Amino acid sequence: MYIKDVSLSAVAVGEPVELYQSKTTFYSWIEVLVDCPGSSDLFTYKLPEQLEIKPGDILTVPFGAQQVGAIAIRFLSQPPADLAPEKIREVEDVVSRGFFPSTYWELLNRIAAYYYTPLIQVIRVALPPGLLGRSQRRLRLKPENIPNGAENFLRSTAALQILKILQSQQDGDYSFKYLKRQVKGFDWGKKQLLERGWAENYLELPRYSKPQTKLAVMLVNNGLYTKLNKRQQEILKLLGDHGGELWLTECVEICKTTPPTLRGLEQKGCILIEEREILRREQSPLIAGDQAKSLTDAQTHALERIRSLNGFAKVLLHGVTGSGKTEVYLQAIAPLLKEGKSALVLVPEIGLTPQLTDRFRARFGNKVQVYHSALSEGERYDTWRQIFMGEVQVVIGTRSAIFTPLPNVDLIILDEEHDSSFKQDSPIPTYHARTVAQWRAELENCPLILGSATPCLESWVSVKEEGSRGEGEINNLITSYQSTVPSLQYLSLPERINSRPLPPVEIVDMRQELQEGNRSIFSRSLQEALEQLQERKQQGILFIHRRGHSTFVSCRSCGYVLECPNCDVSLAYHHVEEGTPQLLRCHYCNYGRSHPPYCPKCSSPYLKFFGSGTQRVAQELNKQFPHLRLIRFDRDTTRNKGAHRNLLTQFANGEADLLVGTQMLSKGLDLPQVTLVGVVAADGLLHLSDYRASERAFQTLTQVAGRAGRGEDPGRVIVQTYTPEHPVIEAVKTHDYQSFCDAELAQRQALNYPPMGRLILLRLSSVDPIQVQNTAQIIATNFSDQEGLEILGPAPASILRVANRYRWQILLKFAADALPTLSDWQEIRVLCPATVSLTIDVDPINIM
DNA sequence: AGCACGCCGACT
DNA sequence: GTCGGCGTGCTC
Repeated sequence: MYIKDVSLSAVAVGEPVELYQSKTTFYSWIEVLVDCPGSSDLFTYKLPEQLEIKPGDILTVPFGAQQVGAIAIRFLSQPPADLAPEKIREVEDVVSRGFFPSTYWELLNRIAAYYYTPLIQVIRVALPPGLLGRSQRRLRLKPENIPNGAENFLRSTAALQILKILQSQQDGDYSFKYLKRQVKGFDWGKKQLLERGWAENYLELPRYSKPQTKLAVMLVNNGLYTKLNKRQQEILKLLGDHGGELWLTECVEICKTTPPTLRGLEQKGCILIEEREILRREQSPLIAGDQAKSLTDAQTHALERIRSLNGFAKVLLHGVTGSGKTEVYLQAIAPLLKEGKSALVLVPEIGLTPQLTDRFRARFGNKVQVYHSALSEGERYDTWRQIFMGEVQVVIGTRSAIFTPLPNVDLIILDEEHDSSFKQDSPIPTYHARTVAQWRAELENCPLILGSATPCLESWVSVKEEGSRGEGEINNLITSYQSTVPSLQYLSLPERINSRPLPPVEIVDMRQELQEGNRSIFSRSLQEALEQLQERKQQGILFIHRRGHSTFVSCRSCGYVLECPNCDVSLAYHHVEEGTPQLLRCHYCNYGRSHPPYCPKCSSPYLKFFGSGTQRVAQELNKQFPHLRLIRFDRDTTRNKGAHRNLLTQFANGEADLLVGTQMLSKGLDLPQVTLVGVVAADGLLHLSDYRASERAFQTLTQVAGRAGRGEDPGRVIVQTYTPEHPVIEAVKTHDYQSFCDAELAQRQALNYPPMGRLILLRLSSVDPIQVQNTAQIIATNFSDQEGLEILGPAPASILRVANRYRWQILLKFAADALPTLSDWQEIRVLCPATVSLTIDVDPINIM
């Protein structure tokens, strides 16, 4: 447990009634958790006379020279003995009251404990931006004091730089923090400007996101006003014609009048002018209403099972691509809303699934709200507030939406539950939305549905545990895992809607293509399919893996992949400084070797780094198929807001024949016209230096393949690879999820990797390459006497230097059911010098 | 995070 | 000699 004191107080906040100020007990002090990194202690403040404060309230308190946000934790009837009374200051103000229902508080505490994160950091991800405001020092120009040609008076370049930056902005006003980052020697320059009186330094008090308001004009009494002149009567008439209510600005325009005239009418008591809150919400196209669709037998069965659930339960909805999971979600939610209950729907990336949000909006209208971190601060704040006030019944969002304070949650859905974007790896807390969702469902006592065509192995194991026990090898493997995992019910949608078949998957051996003289990146099969595309007026998707640095090395003649002798992973090409020899390295055990000139197996010189990006493929297509119209769909082309939607709309309107893109293509696109799916090189997915590479490859390939043949016309999938015998390829070909999982689980068991074992990754980084390495060594040594704990590393991260910081990591592996008595985690932090930062990633997914 | 207090190098 | 760098520690 990270903060003992605070976790105790969770109980206190959980039962607030007895702790409130009452006539019999009188409290004069309160302990608060201050929003300040590095201090997870509680601080004592005096309660001001006039201010009513309860545990759980969000406060502003004076802290050193600043005003910071704080959370009230518990009352004290007397001040702590070891604290000089004169040091105790008064609470400044209450920002918001009653944000934490007891279960919510408990959830945050659980996250803090499980992910070794100070509670305040958890609170920060859970609350909307600006709620925990803090004061900041700012520097403001005083133009009236600045003489002409001021530049010549300044000898210091720092002062000049600051002046320039300040002058570049109309109000000449920036925070210290910003200027410090921009200008070297900021303090010195600042001093010069202050001494000359050219600038002033002031403290800006915390700014809270405030609901935006606008003035509204309302007709109070449409009765008879004899004393009104003709003009005034006209205005009242017009106002009445518009429903008796208008925004002030609209009213002025429509009635061709002025605000003072309206104020005059207000004085007479004819109308009322008041501030009305307007909500900043994401603009979305209006969507026509939508009716429940009729269901297949499997859908009906799944829906019945889900509806029959009462209280906490975990359900895996395993539906093949195109089997209509979304419709099941929609119909599971509908009856809840009628009862005034609400539902939380988590998706991997909201930008990628405009189709899903559109369908929810079409079905449930304005009861649906979308919440994700790409919203602007204002939008996020308002949405959060709206949810908090109970004005929303369905929230669709990305992982952070699991924290939205939606009241009366009666169903939580994680769609595409296998997707790794549910895991946060920085900053802390490094939570997984699936884990948090499970806790939240437990605390809210409601069902949790995990939906996917390719469930992650963690979920699969829980299902197997629930199913037939004692039979077969896998069930034996799982026994060790049983005690820690609550059972997971299994629901299956094994067929596509309208009995459409899953598309046949054709595997093309690229080694053979090369042998037979085809040196193009497209196999003859794929070329032919691309040719046919336009003839048949059909559309296709071309998937390219493309990941910048991390690539693997393989022989183009025999398909041999260079692997680590100590670990069962492929070696990664290491990105080193220019001029140094090319290096292949294992990121698990730090084994390294030089890049060989010839294939170790067949001595062919055709060793290749793999990973041709979308751009190169697009170029190649233009050359070979000049008539084919392409849309590139990747991070580069979808950076702008709404770009996903635009590109997809263009594609849906038939403005292109082929969508060329990355992973994004695999996430929930439902494009009925697509008949062809091509995977240019599956190998890029297969040989990542990660124990999860196979699982992820299988999931991505299956998902991409699932984009084909969703409409009337049958689909076709072509997967190109240099290793057609790879088990992942076999499994994708036969759509055989089960046997793939069983094989994969056996391997995980052998190496004690999740879901059989558990992992904790310590990430260290520093600008000093030597210091990180040493610290990593020291920390690793500190763990080395632990029994039941396997330490991998320390090893450098796959990209050693990022943003000028050198990164090392230590991987801790241990049995799933027993977190070893890892010596006090605070001690580990102490081992870290101030210049080295340490992140503890619990259950890491990205360990590269 | 800010900000103060406190100890070493290049200037009047 | 001091001015001013930024390293360490505290904020109820």
